[in-house]
Amino acid sequence: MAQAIPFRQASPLKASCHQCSLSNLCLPLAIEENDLDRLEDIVQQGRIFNRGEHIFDQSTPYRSCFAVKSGSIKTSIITESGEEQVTGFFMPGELVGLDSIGSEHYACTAKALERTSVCEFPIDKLEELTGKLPELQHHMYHLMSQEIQNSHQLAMLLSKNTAEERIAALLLSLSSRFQRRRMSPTNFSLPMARNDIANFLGLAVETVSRVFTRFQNQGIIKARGREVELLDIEGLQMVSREFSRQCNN
Amino acid sequence: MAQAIPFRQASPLKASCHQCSLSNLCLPLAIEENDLDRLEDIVQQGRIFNRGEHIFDQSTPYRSCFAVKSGSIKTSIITESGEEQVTGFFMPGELVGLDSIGSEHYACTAKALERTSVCEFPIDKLEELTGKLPELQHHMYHLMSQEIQNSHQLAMLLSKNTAEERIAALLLSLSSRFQRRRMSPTNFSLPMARNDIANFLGLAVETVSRVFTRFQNQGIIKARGREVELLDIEGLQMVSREFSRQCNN
DNA sequence: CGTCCGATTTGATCCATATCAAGTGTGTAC
DNA sequence: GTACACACTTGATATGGATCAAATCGGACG
Repeated sequence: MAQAIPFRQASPLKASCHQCSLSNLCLPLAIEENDLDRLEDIVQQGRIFNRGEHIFDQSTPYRSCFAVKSGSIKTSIITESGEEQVTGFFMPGELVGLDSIGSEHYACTAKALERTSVCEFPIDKLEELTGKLPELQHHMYHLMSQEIQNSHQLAMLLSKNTAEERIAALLLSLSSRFQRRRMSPTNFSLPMARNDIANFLGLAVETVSRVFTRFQNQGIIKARGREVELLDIEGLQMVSREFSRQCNN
Repeated sequence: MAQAIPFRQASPLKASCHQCSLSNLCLPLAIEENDLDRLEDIVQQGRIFNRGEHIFDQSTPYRSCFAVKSGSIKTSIITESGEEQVTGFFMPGELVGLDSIGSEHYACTAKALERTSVCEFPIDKLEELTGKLPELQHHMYHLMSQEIQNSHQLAMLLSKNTAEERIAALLLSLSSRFQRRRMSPTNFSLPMARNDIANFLGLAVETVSRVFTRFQNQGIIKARGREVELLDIEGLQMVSREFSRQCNN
């Protein structure tokens, strides 16, 4: 009986990228309709993880990258000393594990932030397929370079911006990502804890908390726990660009 | 007469990855001896840039990625406000421009830190070739994921480590990269200015300068301008790991 | 429904590093 | 060789956010 659920998940229901609502965000977006079958042939669909469960672990052999189907994931790297650095948050349609493609082992650990389902792309088959479909290969390059750029942006945020600017930038990033998924850009629930935000942005939890209340007092946002409402997006944009604006004078 | 020099550089001397001393670092390392010709067919070799000249500019159409043949390069992103963030330093055998592959435009600007020669790989031809040579494709994925990991490491350094730790880490990174190129790991000349180091590590120039003198007073390094001698590599490693060690207690 | 533990908030204090200010090389161009 | 601009160093002071401490919230579970 305890086995029943995983068994059902692994049932021979074939993946159907054709019908997936995320096909305009995920890998299928780079593939011609009639080549989509070839992607469906290699994808393993439907694995579900509960909050806190690991999708994969740093230093274990690299097998697959994963697309988020529903829910959300955080990735982090952990030093020899056990210190953690959150390197990213991933929402439906986004690919996790690109930082390890072509490596022997996973370079980070991926953890479900809530109940999350993923599609798995075994790397050997994916590399084989990208060799045959130039558009898919191009798209993989694009996704990976995007990941590099994101990380550079993060480095910039960390090295040049204040706590308020960093948090405003994160809220705006989440907002636009929710919007692209046809969810409200102003009214959403943060998938991650204050702790994760702090770690990701290189701040102390206390600072994150203080900035949230400061934004709230200024009427820019409304926050109760993880529920957030962005009351003044332009105000947020002004905060996140405060640094830039000063330099324009 | 003024035209003579660039003309000579563009002469029909064919690229010879076969004989390049960097073939164990650069792209050729992923290619079978008998496929190397195909790489030579697409590479444009021998362009030379003087100190301060741009190899490519952010926001211009993406055409090629570049391998450093000699000299060194820094890449940086520039915000609308003109604020700069140095994103990397590149030494011979390393590939520049991976953060834009698959994009329409360059995501950063690459600048020669000294007189520098590069090999150019036009992206359309490179993508075509990686589609035919699985090992090369795999290597490209590897290089790009490595770049993501580097950037994550940098983010970690920026968000968790002190000025001393950051600078120790940079010196050690340079040291091991010089060593892989068969140059002295303890006695080298920094290709970049204090300013670039400061910007890269998210510090003020003054702080970088102070840490250098502090290290010198402690007998860990000897520095005169850009000439650096690492007197106590283990000492440096201890400094760069100080943070980790504290957490192990 | 109460209990308990982790998540979050709030307050007080401290410190690493930025910033401001000034002086000292250093290399390049005339 | 001299001068100028720029790179680097050094010192004094200011501050944003970390850290320490404690209270409050919230949700899972018996």
